Order: sequence, then structure tokens, then C-alpha cells
Amino acid sequence: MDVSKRIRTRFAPSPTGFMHIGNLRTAIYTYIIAKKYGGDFVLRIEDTDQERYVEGAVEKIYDTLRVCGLDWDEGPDVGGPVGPYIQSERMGTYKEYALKLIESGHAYYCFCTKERIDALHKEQQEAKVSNMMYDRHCRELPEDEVKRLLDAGTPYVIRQKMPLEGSTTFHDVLYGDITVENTILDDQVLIKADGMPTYNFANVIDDHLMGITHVVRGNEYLSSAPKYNLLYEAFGWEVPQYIHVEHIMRDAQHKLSKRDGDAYFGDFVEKGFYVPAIINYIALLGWAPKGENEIFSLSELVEEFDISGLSKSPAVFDPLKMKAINAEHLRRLSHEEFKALAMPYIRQTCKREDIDADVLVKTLQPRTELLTDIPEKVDFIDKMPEYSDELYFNKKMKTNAETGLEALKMLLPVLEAVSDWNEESIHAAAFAEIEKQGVKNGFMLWPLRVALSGKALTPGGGIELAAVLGKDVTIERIKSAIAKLEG
RNA sequence: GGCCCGUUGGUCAAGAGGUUAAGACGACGCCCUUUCACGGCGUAAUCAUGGGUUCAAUUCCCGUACGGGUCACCA
Repeated sequence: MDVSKRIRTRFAPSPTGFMHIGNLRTAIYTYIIAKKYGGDFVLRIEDTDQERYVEGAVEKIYDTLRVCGLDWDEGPDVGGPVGPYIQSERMGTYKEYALKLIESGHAYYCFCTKERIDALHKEQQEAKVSNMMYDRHCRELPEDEVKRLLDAGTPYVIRQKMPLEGSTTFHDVLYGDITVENTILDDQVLIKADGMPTYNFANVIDDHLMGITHVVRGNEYLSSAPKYNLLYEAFGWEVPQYIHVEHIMRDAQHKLSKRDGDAYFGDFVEKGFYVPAIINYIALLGWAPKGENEIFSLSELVEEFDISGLSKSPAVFDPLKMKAINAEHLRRLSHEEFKALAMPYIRQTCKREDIDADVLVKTLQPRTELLTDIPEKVDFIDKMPEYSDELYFNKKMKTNAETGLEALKMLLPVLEAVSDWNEESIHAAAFAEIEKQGVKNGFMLWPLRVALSGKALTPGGGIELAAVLGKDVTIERIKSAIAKLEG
């Protein structure tokens, strides 16, 4: 990849709805490449299709990018030297350049009606034409005829005039040189009947005018890249470096799509994923770091990134791996950071204020994969669930309902005597009793955990739970557990 | 169908003309352990296929199969 001059990359989404995860990944790579080499990251909104425009979608793009920390140096809201950064505000420009192409013989007016084009398509389809394209009906229209139609106000589009012979080669940083025969290139529309440029045309114009040096985009544009090159050549402009990245798949044959319910950035946030972990995981889908570490913050990704790690084949999205990455990110957080993230989730089911939240958070942190797992984990704090005495049985600890009753009866007075209620003092008291009675830890602590939670799985063991719940609740629960067992 | 691209364990993937073909997630087993988890250790599991080139190919070349992309006045 050529990085000899100042790099400028751009992320150019169209405001058609939510942020697809594949799109976000493109944005991440685009951002990283710019930052890695001290360049500029530009945000451009491609809203040339008025029919697909979705209200609020632009704000959604801003929000997502900001939440992810992908701050742009230039864009519609922050401005910049080569604005405007919204294509619909650049209309005059495209037309002007299209006319230049007509003058230089690289484009032409086409007056074919939508009906004619549709009929043509149908005809080609029925004839099973292998490469369906426009029949170039208007390509050689005499000049005076064009003028007559124009003067009469006939609707028209402007099409690119592809060479009829030879081949075109373009270069991709990942794929190398790719050559195609010019005969397969369609005379694509540059300016639509409504005066708007097509995506392909606006892209070329804007990338050039905005001084974009590196274009990162999805693989679906690989096939149209030769047409881009022809456009650049026609204008005599330098072609940017292309980096086409493969798609993210649901499985070997399907792309991740909205139907999967996990194709959008927002879906993952809702599911309790931590944003830096989302970024980390999707950056890893289709890109491999040099070393063995794979847990990265955004800035570490910038540091670590190398274009050679990008993959040329599609990657299947693995929700399990993503969870593992998420868990690892959560574990690496400081206590305070994790607490700030976890408290809202704790409060969904645990409203009690008189708990030792720090102990709870501490026990939760290493065993939380998703933040949304938390409410269910702490629901016993407010209210003991119904539970079976079976829970007292543990083969390895050799405990059961009877030994549990015995253990709880030993523990009750000991805990009642603890004056300064905290994890250490409870621990000291409980272990003193364990030693005194000459029993195994589990003999005493397994029943305690059951009596305090009524659950098979809890964050932390009996002592931690006692600390979290507070003395009154702990004593009360042990008493009712004894009553239940004696019942 | 034409054209373009790709193919290393279940998944993400590293890798180089000669390696015991990394690592991670997952699975399984063991250890540790006041449960689960965490941690530690270990096991199973991969070069799509045929033919070249070569002393040697998973790595280079060609074909085949399979998969993906594209073929709009959508982006």
C-alpha cells in the first residue's frame, strides 16, 4: 500500500436505516488506516437516492460512529475544506463533470424511456442473454438529433461510453491487478433522469474532489471498479488505492442480514455487548493481528493494524466468540468502570439499597459475559425464589439436606455474633467455626449459599452473598432455611 | 448463464517451496476450587480436488468442484 503522501480516507454511508455490522467494520478499517498513518478520516453522506432516504438515518450514523469513537475529521456537521459533505448538496458539481465527459466523448445523452429499458431487460431475460446490458441505442445519436430532443425538453440520462474493445486493469491493494474485457462493461448511467448522479459516478467525483487517497469498501464493488478506472482515466485523474474487504457471513452461504436479528450495531448494544468489544470482534472478522493477542481497544487496533492481515475470503460471524471477547473486555475493566456499566443492569431486578454493591460487583465481574446476563443473576437478592431441598445435595462436598440443616444451625449463632458485618469478618467467623467443628469448607459454605440464594448458580459463594445481603437479611434467610428443612 | 473473487480444524485464522502446520473461540478431559465462573494443564480436530513444475508442494501453475460477488435511472 502506498502511504507516501498524506492519507485521506472516507466512510460514505447512505442514510437508508440502521448501521449494518459489515458497514461498521468498513468504517473501522477506514478510520484505522487514516489514523495509523496520521491522515484524515472523512465522513460523507451519500443520499442520492431520494426514494430510499430514511428520516433520522443520518443522525443514526453520527450516533453510532461517535459511540464507537470513530471520530471524523471532516464531515457534514463538523465541516472541512472540501465540503459540502452531503451529496445532495453537491448537485451542480456532478452535472458539470458529466457534461465534460460528453464533450470529451466519454459519455452521451440517452433518451430511452424507462419503458424501453424495461422491455429490453425482459427481452434479454427471455433470450437468456448471458451478459445483460443496455443496447447502446442512443450512443451514436447524431448531434442535431440530440440537440432537438434536448430543446424539446425530452427527459434524459447521461451514460458512460465504454470502450468497445480492449481491456481494463485496476489495482486492489489486497487482490492485486484485476483485468476485465471492456466488452462486458455496461454503458452505465452517470446522471439519472432526476438530475441526481448515480452512486458510482458521485463516488468518483467526490473521492477525487475530496482528495481521497485510499478507498476501503465492500467486496460488492469489486466488479464495478473497472468502470471507475475508466472514469478516472477519462478525467485524467489519479486513481485512489482500493481495498476491497470481504463480507461478513451468517454461515457459508448467507450474508449477515437483518433477518438474523443481529446484523445491526444497535442489536448488539441491546443484547448487552460492550461497545469496545463489539469493535474488537468485528475488526477481527476478516483481519488477523500479527501477534497472538487479540484483545484490543480502538487505539490499540490503530497501533496493531496492518493491511496484510486482511482476508480475501468471507468470514462467518461467530456469536460465541464475540461473547468471549466481550467477557474478556469486561474482565479487564477497573472495578469502578465495571460498576458503572453493571449497576443499571443490577437495578433491573435488584432494587434494594442496603446491599454491599461493591462485593456484588466484584463477584459479578469475572462471571459476566453479557451485561444483560446480570439481572437474572441477582434477582434472588430482593426476593428468595422457591427452591427444592435438592439444592443442598452436592456429591463432591458430600452435603445434602440433613447436613445442610446441621451446618446452618452451627453457622447461625456464629454469624449472629458478627458485629462488624463485612466480607472479611464473615469469612473469619465462618472459617473459625469450620475449623472448630473440623468439617470441610464445603460442608458449611455450600448450604449457606443455598440458604441465601435458593439458586444453583450464583455470583460468588456463601460468604460473598452474606456480605452482599447484609446481616439482617442473612440471619433471616438462614432462619427460614432452617425452618424449611425442619418443616 | 457471462465476468470477477475466494477455498488451512466446527468458527476466526497464522504460516512458509522442506515446520511437530501457530494461536483464539467452541468441544472434551483433568487439576484447582466455598457452586457456576475464573485460572492452570491436556486431548481431539484443518491444508476442497485432479494434474503438472520441482529433489521436495498445503505453499507456484492449470483444470475441476464448491462457495461468494456482480450483471439497476440502489447504494
